[in-house]
Amino acid sequence: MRKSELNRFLDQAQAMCDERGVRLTAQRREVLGIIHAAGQPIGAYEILERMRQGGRKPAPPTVYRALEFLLQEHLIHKLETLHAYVACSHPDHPHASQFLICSQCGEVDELESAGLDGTLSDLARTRGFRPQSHTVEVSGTCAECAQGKSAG
Amino acid sequence: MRKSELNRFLDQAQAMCDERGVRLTAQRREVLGIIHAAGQPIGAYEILERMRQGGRKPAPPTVYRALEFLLQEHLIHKLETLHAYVACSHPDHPHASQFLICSQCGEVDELESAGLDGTLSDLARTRGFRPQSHTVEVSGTCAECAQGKSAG
DNA sequence: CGACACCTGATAGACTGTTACATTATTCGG
DNA sequence: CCGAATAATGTAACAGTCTATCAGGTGTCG
Repeated sequence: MRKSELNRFLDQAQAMCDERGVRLTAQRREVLGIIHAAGQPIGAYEILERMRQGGRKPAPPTVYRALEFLLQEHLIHKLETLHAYVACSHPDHPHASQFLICSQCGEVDELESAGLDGTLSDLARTRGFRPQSHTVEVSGTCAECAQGKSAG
Repeated sequence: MRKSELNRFLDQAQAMCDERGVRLTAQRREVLGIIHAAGQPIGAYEILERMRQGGRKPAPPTVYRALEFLLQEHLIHKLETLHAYVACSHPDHPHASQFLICSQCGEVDELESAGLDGTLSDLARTRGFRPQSHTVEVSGTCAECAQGKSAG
């Protein structure tokens, strides 16, 4: 098991938190690591289970507090349609995100289309609406699963 | 209280169901009526409570089954970010929807931008992704609340 | 009537998330 | 270093959302 990629990710997160003056504690780091290692959307209670494999017995608020922090710092995203969380693909800068969610394999592709963000904002403003945040989640079939469809 | 608007809405829904050969039963009609009358997103358990004011004591599955039917027939929409339901603004034709949700007053504006739908689909396809459905919910401040902001 | 599909009732439980309060850790001023 | 203030964690209980399951009712069609 190659740990270096995960550690690089966590170290980058650590650096960003340091920069912002917030604390990526061991616990938050653990939760972030679990989410990143999952590679797919993962639910709060699944995270909880994995934390418990270390012998400790954390309760739901522990996980939810860590998630809240990580969401605030844009280190993870919440997928509303799945009630699950994914690590942010490019946490180094603020951005609006859109997600392509494969209903077959569960893979999630995080887009960062400023164009779509702009289109959506413009559309909102034509109605006099002042947008603050948005949730864009597309469900469908990813390229890989679409390929293999004829074979399966 | 002017009932005619609500009745017109329900009759239109009835007509559409007849056309499609599906049954808008009294119970489903009641749930649809409650959602429409609410005028704002309403949760499943809130619907349940209102149904109980008639003396009956329906259980959660009753509501969820009605909701499932109404969603299938596109008579209502689910707002994923609120875990709540709204009546469809234009149920007479199939359409992709986007929602502007005011975080102050709770009002929801249902958009039907084919352009945004297309942009999103195109974006997905550039990644080899075959979109099937999408969830677009924008949180912010509606025109009315933005107006009154300086006064309040 | 009998068979079948559909709708409804009702109990229980799973999964997701929150409140409230006690405890521990960390930071900061002196 | 001490103590106060702030931030983070532990713990128990609970609320909200949704589903599984089994049983009973209603309708239609032959």
